Amino acid sequence: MTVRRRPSLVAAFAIYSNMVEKQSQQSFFEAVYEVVRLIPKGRVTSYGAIANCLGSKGSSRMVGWAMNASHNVTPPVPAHRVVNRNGLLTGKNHFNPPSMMQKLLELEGVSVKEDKVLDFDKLFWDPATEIKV
DNA sequence: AGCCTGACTTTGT
DNA sequence: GACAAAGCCAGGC
Repeated sequence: MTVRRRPSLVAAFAIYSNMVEKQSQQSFFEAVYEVVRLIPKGRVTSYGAIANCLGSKGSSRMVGWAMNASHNVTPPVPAHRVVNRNGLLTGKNHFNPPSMMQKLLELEGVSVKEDKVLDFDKLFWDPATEIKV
């Protein structure tokens, strides 16, 4: 039987605030991941649309940053379904090999030509309008 | 602490 | 339509 020592209030507060900070950051990332997971197979969306849907309008770069960190998360995040607002596969260089992004899209029935999604406006899936809150 | 860099987007020239 | 600039904000150095 070990005796647990109670941490000092100062230490406890430090730990707590650290946790809160971490969690809020994590929840933003998690929220992004969850939205991305909701993208139907064969559809695509844009970084800005996700940011907009999460309320952080204008922080589309952060969505890209979240994708950057999405490689080792479970369940998996279909990051290849996220392209920029012109349907361009701007994130392909972060896959290995870079051709994997296009490959994954084509396996899902999305045609890609010269790093661009064909019929992008038809395949575009807007989380803000598709997700009922 | 401060400056630089982006898997972005919008706006102005 | 191309190009520049500016918001955006977490991380790296």
